[in-house]
Amino acid sequence: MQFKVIQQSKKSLARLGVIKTAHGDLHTPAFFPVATQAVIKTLTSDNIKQIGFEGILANTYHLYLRPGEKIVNKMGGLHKFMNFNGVMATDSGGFQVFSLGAGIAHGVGKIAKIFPGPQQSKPSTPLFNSCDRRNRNMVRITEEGVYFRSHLDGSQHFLSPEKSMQIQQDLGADITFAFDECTSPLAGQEYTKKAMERTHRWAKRCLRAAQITKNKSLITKQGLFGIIQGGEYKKLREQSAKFIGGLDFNGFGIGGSLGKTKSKMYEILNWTIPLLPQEKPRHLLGIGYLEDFERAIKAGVDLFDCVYPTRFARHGIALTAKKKLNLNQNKFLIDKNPLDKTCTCPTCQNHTRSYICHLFRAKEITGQQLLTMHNLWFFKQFIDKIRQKIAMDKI
RNA sequence: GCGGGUGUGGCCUAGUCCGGUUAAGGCGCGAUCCUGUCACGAUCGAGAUCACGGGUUCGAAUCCCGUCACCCGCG
Repeated sequence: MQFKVIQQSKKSLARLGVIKTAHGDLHTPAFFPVATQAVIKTLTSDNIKQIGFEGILANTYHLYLRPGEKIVNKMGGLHKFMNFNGVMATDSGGFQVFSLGAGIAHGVGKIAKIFPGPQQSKPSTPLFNSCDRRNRNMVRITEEGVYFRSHLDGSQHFLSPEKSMQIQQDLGADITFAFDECTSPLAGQEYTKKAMERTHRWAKRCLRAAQITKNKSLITKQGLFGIIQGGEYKKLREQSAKFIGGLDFNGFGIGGSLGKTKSKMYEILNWTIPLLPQEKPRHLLGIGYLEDFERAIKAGVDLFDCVYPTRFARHGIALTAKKKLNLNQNKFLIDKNPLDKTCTCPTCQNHTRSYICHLFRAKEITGQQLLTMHNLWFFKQFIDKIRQKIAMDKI
């Protein structure tokens, strides 16, 4: 893959760019819908194209466990397997190690829902060794890699930088991510530092493993993004940005804990992004909500991915210009309006809130499909508008 | 008419034989939550004087009597 900055804003770090790959162009800033198991849940690849998304993100961890990357490879790679000929990105599996192990026990995501007071915050212990016996058995991190158990059948597996790279090569994505250790927002500085340093060593191993692949032209070659860690600690984030930013990656992911509050997340972006090479794309991993985009883009983020629009759609939440609607609520049964009057998506063109509400209450899966369509359409339009704002020098 | 059975939140049931603090669960209903997806998921909440009336007892959904409703069989 190859990245070009087309226009740099004078008012902020926002910029317009294009990622060129063997499977077409991706105009940034952009949002990747998440296709964990080689599918945007409830939709077809045609639907994705219809909405206008140029790229999606699939998951190494899940596809490795099922159906197995060798199968996908035999079927011609992810693009052919799922009949999606746009830009494919694959996550490294690193996050799952975190989220399936200790994360679940602590109920913690990327931004802590818990706001530990001074006496409550008792971090600094490595999360993975501080949880109960069950979870300790589930994930074990060593310098070599990570031993973990499958969430499907409990079988033991091992992922390492080399293994993750091999899987991602077999899957055949256009953009791949380095295998990292993702720490919890509850991890203290000491442990976050250790994890970050390990992520740095793993980053070099990922680069080395990726270079073994046969030489191709710049565009058709798989892109590899390094991941910046360091949690909510300024020193660590700066250190990580300098180190990872100095390596020969095609782009960068900002990963790990983004702090305990939203404002901390923006601080982290402001510490990190100015230290990264300008000519390479930056991906804010796992974010975000609608209100996150403009601010993060102004801070210099080019790429996003998040399960928010798709997962919330399946849970009955529709995003609109005004506020989100919970289509499970029976008040919508007598509402003849579309989800959003200003929306041009197929769902809003063809169906009422009443009908969708009925489908949700009747647990008909088409309701989930209609909302997924709408939410992704809404996201696409939302990001497109921000891109237009940059083009017009408004932000 | 006779015999047998059943009546517990909106619905379906547990508890009844061997009475004991705020009657349990599922569905439904309502609300909240979800940020590199174990995710058609998670959490919380409202809602029943246990068909009705009487009796026994310190105490009854539970034991006894009666009434009503419904179900099954026989006329």
